[in-house]
Amino acid sequence: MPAEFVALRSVIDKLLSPPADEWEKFAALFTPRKLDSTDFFIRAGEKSASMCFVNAGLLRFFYETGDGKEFNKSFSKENEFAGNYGAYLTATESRFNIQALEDSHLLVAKFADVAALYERHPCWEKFGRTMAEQLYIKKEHREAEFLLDDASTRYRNFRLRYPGLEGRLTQYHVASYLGITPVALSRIRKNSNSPRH
Amino acid sequence: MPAEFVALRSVIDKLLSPPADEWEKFAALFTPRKLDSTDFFIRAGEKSASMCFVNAGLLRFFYETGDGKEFNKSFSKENEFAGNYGAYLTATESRFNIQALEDSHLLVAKFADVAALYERHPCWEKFGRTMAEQLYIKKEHREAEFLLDDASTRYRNFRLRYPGLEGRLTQYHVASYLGITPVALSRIRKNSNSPRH
DNA sequence: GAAGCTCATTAAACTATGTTAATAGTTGCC
DNA sequence: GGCAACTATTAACATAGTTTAATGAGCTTC
Repeated sequence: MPAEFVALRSVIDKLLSPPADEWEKFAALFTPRKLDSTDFFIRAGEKSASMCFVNAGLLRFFYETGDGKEFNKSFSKENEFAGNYGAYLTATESRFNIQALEDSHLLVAKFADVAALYERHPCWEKFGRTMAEQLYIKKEHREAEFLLDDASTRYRNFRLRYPGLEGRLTQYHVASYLGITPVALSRIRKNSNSPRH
Repeated sequence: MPAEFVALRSVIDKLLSPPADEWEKFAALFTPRKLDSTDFFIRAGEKSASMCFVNAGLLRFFYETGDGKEFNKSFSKENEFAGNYGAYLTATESRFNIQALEDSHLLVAKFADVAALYERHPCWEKFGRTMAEQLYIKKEHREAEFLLDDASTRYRNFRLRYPGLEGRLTQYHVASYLGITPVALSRIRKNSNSPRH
């Protein structure tokens, strides 16, 4: 097995146990691609036909507003998948961008090709279901945070939930993920250094 | 077919086309239950074993904070499903409550029984996948709103997205869904009546 | 090592929303 | 009819977060 496929194989095996020839069919859908930092994987407004598995590096998903503000929706780092699954499912244009924040190594496949496997073997239907389930759980958690928590609580939870990630991001990207400005995040950091916290 | 199952059958048929005997197996998992307004379907802290299909009425999903505040996560009305799918998937306790806001007629099934059908016929695996996908799309949309939109924009979008729902809810429940206080919602309503909007 | 760059911090003025409280309309009930 | 409970509005004040701008620290580049 080519070195690029080792990590993907390991992730798939943890999720389900595809027969050997099914794994071959699956792996054949993916082709390696490199992105330099700041390169885009998907741009808002495009129909997003592709997903990817991140072998190395870091991607951010972000919305842009009409007046040029950016809001980071999420990140995908090594050993995670990335893509706009929702836009594929609804056959609509992507509302957000996916951009590399570090030089990144990807394995890219077309959503449609993966979905075609659903008919082929139940394990891929299960793969699709599990992907959707995990995405759902993540988004439900994020909904709860926005409903229940103020910005400093969201910041604390972000650090707990994604250990090490903050160190790979600038303050700008962390703030954008939390839905606040860098200025507000700086204030929060200052206050959380005070003896009471 | 008993009258209680007509709506469920119709929803299922739109999603997938189960063979007749598969539908029988599916329908057999559901039993009717009535809830009076303010009755609970699930309470936070319970392991949520059950889902339901709403034949008539209206349910709200809501988080409670330690200091007694409530935040409405979503609503399910007639012809929609309800339950804590995330808690079932992760085998954890429900973090939120599900409560009837109107006298409601449900068809109740155990998640585990439905999931057991996944192995039985691919159409149920597809059902599970489609449920997760639709939930994901909804939550992704809500994430975008919290990131991008202020409260008055969220209010406007809520009215557009769920026409008729506002009329079945008190101001308290709408505000709680938007993540603001009733006072703030009243202010927003006043301003949106001004000539400029 | 000076110029230019990005990034984080801080301050001040502003805005949106929260908190508390008073008031008035509505509904249900006895 | 009148009381109690619930609902929505409004006002006054408090707080969290935004906006703009100034400053400094750390890089890179020449």
